[in-house]
Amino acid sequence: MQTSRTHELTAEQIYAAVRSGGGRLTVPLRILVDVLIAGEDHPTADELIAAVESRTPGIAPSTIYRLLQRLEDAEVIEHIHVGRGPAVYHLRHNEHAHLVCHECGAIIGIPEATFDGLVRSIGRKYDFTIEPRHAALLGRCRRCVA
Amino acid sequence: MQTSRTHELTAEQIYAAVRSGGGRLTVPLRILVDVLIAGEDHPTADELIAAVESRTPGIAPSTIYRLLQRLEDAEVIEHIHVGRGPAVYHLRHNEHAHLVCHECGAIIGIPEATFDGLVRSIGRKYDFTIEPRHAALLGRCRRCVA
DNA sequence: ATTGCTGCAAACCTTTTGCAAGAAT
DNA sequence: ATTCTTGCAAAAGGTTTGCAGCAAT
Repeated sequence: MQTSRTHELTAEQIYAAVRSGGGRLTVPLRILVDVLIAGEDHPTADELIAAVESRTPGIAPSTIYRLLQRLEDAEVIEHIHVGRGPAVYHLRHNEHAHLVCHECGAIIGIPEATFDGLVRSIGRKYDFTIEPRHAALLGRCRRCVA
Repeated sequence: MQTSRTHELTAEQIYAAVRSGGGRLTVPLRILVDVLIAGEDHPTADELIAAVESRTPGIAPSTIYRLLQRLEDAEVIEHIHVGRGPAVYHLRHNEHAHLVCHECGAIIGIPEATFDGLVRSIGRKYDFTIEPRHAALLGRCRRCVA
């Protein structure tokens, strides 16, 4: 096993997480996990489908969607909703909230702790527990504010 | 013209806003505006389509979508994205940010000022201007936290 | 008379689902 | 041997678009 900085998950650890939930270790699962680990930060399902396809043709889009759900159930990944567009996915070892620029689509990850104050005050005032990781905050990045 | 508490927009004022942008005052537009003023707080496009249809049959869904866009361009209404589901619309005279429970779908309107601190600190740290009205914060309402 | 708006139908995009065959356990 | 997963294809949900005719200006 490789050494890992921070909480980087290895493919092996992810496989273990999937199996411990009774899941099977299939070829498409392995490929998707590799793509998730190696690929960019916030891929959409479509980008993942393309990446998997380019690596090993013949895997059905529906399979990717089902795998993504499986990985989410295993608490390995998480998806967030980005305004109107498709959901984006990311590994949970990399947990954070997101700022999304609705002009250029840039996604900025920020520490969840940024919301601590807001979580508390909204919890108190509205009896509502916000989960800042679950939906992005929309706005404009510096370049697009111009 | 009627007196109006707070900043309630009258239908007439909305018509004026639409016309000042070069838009025409059509029958479907009038009906939709009435529905928006009279109806519930956070309708989806689908609910608006149903409400318009029940009032005056024969108006195409695509017309409603185009009208909503027109009203949005005229800065009369605004839509927000609510996690995976369809967008919801509301009159801008009623501006606020939203908390959405992703268990039961409840929508809670909260004053935008709630975000003042966060807007400032995120602006400073990430060079990013969040627009809290534009996307809901997802979480769980009290009943669903149980 | 001009041109914006409408209804209709079809297309679109993202995601989900039914099903029979195949693969991991 | 069991039953979880897959590929395929179709469906579903929400929204957008092309087009010819109608209506507001």
